[in-house]
Amino acid sequence: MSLEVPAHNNHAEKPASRIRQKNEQAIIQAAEDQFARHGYKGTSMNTIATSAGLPKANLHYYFTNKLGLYVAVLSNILELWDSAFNTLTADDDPAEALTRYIRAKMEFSRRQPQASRIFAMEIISGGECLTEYFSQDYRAWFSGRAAVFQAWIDAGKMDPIDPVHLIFLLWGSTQHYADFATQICRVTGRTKLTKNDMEDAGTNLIHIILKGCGIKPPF
Amino acid sequence: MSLEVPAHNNHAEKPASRIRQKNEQAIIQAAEDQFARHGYKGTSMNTIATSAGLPKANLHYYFTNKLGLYVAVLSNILELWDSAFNTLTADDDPAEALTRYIRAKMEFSRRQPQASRIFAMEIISGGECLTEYFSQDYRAWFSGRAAVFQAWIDAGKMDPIDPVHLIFLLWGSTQHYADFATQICRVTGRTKLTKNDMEDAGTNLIHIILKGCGIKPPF
DNA sequence: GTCTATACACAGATAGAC
DNA sequence: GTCTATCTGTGTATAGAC
Repeated sequence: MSLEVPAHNNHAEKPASRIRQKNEQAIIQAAEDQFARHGYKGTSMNTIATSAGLPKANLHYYFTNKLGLYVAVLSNILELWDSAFNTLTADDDPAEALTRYIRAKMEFSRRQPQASRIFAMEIISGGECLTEYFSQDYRAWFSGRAAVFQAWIDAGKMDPIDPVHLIFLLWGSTQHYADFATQICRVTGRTKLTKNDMEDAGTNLIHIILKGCGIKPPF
Repeated sequence: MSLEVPAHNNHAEKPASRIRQKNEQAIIQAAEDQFARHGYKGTSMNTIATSAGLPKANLHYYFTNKLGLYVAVLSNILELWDSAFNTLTADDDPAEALTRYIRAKMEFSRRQPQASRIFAMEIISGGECLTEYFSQDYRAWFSGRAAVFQAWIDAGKMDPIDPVHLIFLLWGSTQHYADFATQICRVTGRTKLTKNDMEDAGTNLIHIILKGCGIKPPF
């Protein structure tokens, strides 16, 4: 479920020096920023280097090449994503669990919008860098997640919604607030989405989706 | 509400020759394909030219530069988008009108996924090419659309959902099936989304959103 | 480990023959 | 209107001094 990060200079004995760790992190952070703003092709190694406060050649020292750096960034992102979804179980109360999940996803959209955007652009343009991520393992994991909703349905706790489409609705509606923030701001006359805006959005989603699935809120 | 298309060789008297019209269309079509697959920066004029069956220099004859061509493509796309949303009115029956709208958006996601993807990538990367599109006019238009939902709420036809967030839910959930088709296919083991898949998805969305908004379906 | 200098490929754009 | 040849900038990547 995680991608290979080709850090070609990892001499097996040493556990990565402090200076290496610090630089790698700075580079990845800068790269995340730039990739999110300009896409893979639109970002130059030079820009990343400047933004990280390092000379360009150093990037090539830490990461074999541009693609390697990009994959490292993606990998860093994906670790964050899966965790939230894994907390749902068949034994949970649907209202409580879904509310918690939607809140978590909205919080993620608020705090890590760049991560969401890089992932979105990668998928939109074919997602070839994620081929190994969408492996057999991932399909199995996804089925397992869908099974939780099916269990709720079988237990009569919610309407017989196709779990797969419900997942896409959850993903699409929450990520929209990260990926399309620019449009949302322009259209509503805001300059940025505040914490309050995001909470309101979350509350709305929770209302519509829970009620739409025939789940009675506990409050 | 529409963008300027800088076709610098439009001598005011002539209404664009047949050959010009044909070539421009071929170029725009090829450009749409390439921009959707590789983004703005990732697409080269050369690739577009080859894909359109013309020498590279011809593109520069018809469109001042790469950005001009890109804006022409975007403009072409946006004309399609607004029309569907304009059909909703305060007098409509919410169930019928929303059902029709969701079906229309899903049909658009199915038939013009590239258009949706270009728009998405443009927005994600800041949407600077759409600055004039998101003008005062557009904000007014958007408010007008939101007012339709508010009218339904005031008439007691649906729950007091924030109309603005409802619109984002409608946009996000339907466009997700165009923009993230790659992920959906990989995760569900499909090679492409069929007409049936898209209809199922639409049916699900209609169920959840209508019920979630407290709208009684007429069927 | 770090960074300057540079090789090499390809991009966008244009000049000018046809 | 069309297309070949070419200019110029920028990008990735690396060689090699420190």
